[in-house]
Amino acid sequence: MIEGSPLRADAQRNRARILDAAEAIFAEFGTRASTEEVARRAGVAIGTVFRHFPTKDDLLAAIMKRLLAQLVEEAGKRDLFTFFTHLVAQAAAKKTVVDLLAGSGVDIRLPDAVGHLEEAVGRLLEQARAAGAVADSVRLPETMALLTSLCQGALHGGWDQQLQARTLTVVFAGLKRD
Amino acid sequence: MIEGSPLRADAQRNRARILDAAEAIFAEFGTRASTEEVARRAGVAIGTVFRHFPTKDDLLAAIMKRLLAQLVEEAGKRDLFTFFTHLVAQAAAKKTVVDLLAGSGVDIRLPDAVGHLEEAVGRLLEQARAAGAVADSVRLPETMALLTSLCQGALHGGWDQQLQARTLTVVFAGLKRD
Amino acid sequence: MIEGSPLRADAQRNRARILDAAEAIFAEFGTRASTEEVARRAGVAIGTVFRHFPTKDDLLAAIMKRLLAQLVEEAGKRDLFTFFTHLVAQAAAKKTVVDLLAGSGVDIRLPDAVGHLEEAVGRLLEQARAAGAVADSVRLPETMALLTSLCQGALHGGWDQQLQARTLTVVFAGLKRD
Amino acid sequence: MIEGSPLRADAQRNRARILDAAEAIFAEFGTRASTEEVARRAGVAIGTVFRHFPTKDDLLAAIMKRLLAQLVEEAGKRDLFTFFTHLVAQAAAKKTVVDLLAGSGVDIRLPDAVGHLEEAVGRLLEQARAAGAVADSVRLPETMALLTSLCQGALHGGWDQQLQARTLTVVFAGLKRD
DNA sequence: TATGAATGAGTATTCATTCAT
DNA sequence: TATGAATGAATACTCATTCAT
Repeated sequence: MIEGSPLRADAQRNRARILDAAEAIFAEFGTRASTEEVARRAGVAIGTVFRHFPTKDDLLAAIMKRLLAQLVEEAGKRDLFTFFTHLVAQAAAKKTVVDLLAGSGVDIRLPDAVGHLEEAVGRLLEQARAAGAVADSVRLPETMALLTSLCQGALHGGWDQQLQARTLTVVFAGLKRD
Repeated sequence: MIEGSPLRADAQRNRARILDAAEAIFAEFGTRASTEEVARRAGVAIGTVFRHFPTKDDLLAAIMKRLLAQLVEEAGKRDLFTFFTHLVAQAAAKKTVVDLLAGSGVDIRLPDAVGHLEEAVGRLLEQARAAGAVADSVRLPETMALLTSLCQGALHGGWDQQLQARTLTVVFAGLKRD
Repeated sequence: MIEGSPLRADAQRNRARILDAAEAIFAEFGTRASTEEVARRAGVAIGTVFRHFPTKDDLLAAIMKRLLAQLVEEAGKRDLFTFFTHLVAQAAAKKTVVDLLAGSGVDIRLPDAVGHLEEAVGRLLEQARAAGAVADSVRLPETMALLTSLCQGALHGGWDQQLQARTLTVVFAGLKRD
Repeated sequence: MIEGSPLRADAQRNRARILDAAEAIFAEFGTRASTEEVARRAGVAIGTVFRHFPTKDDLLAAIMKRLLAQLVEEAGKRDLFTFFTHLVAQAAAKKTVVDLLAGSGVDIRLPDAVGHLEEAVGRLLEQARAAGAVADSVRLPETMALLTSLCQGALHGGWDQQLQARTLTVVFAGLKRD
């Protein structure tokens, strides 16, 4: 990872381009889009994609990992409620994460990356509880469950601004007192 | 149902067997499972599947319709909270409905069947509101949104009994007062 | 063939309806059209078609036979040149005959029916020769060859009135003196 | 041809093998023969055929183009009458062109390639007219019409040497004076 | 005899993956 | 290491033909 040889640098650049392309393609056409399409968008040959990610699932897993890391980063900048709101609003844009978290036939397990997100949300939850913004009885598992559920619902349901707000209102009320 | 000819009876039996097989196969392997597999499970030739459902999408739509009708029927027997609980508990068994309601790339439009379910939930909501079990401000759209969200979450998240209960507790609290 | 039982009459009527339907369908969509389509147009079940014509080729052969018989009848009412002109003009309408005479992958042999047409054209040729309208050296084989060639050309080339006339002018001039 | 990479050479070789195989297969069995059969004869996998020709129609169009180009080349070496004679004699060998020019349900448009052939025949016609071998009133459209008609007739009629000669005699006489 | 449901081999096409250059 | 051509299993769908009713 700290290799400085020019070839490695090229390879790293290709890896990044492929990930970018894959994220865009899968977000636009779903994970059924072909790897060839990803290669085309990335401007590399198909063989290069498979050299970096021996399997399509490996490629999908890599995207997930990156997207989850971004979420963790975003979580660090917000409180629980704005993070929730932000995620739900962005669900469509993050189609790939949501879909992959949802399973969609692809077998991907990223305990670490998911674990990191869970930890980040856990911190937000503790802060919120400490501030009295969330009932004491609320635990992390159901918070995560609600988060992923709402993201999937928002993504596939095509919720408009108003529906997002109304739905979050109910959930937030539930988190405050139950 | 008005048909009395024996041949029609055979055809109806096959149609039902194909639907049963398709429901099972798609629930187990996702909607990407092959039509051939469905035929095999149904114990009919592939041509028979396509005679009954000229397109794979037609087959998926037929499953959806049947599953949604079952939901509507179940809704008639329960109050809002037990219906919610029941659905979430059954999410995995109804994988196909949930997936199809969620989109998953398949283009299926069943406004009628979905509309019927929405109406049924609407009735449950009104009863709950009338009984003071749900806040006046809660409307049907967010109720449906929560329902589908939780089903997707439960399905893909593999929630255990306890997680289901805890998550529903939050949502029910939110519905009662927000 | 002289059976008078009502069932036979029904069967004969069905046979005729199937032939009519087949002629129409194959003329419109080519011989690749499905037998099912023919049955639909004829208003009978697919099984009935196969009872009358055990094979699709049998059905095609039967159409051919009937169409050729019509040609023979028309030949009896015309002289060589007007028969030629008439046939070429009708080529598109008689798509099926032309196509089948042309082979199109279907293996059909109708020596008798073709023979009858050949005899009819032979008679026209003799008359024309006797009237000095055609050179003595012109024989039947090349006359038939020209007839079928022009029909195929007209059919597939989509000749307009003018092109038909110009092409026939050349051929007729060749028949008169060579 | 400007490409120097060895892989490109391999691909070109395969492309040519596929075209050769397709020409042979379609000539022998008609355009209904399967693409799989073509791949088998070419000694490549089915995917390779579709990589080069994304659609069966694309493959057929490519064959046509090549065959038509050969005809144009042959036209350059002959006068109108020997070209006619040559084409008719070769009709069976060029089954695919003839069939495709004739339509046969396949939707292929090659205005350029066909146009080139028409131009070549046009030049032969002018030469023949200039030499007084063809009547002044004969125009290109009917010349082409006769050419294609006779090819189709010869192909499907299975004319022997003698019949070819006799038929051409009539047509040539018609071209000389009409 | 008519019906039309069932059969199943066959077809074009796609796509993850391999491998020669 | 990158390329992109080749592979071939898989998939949705068609259609001539059979056969139970």
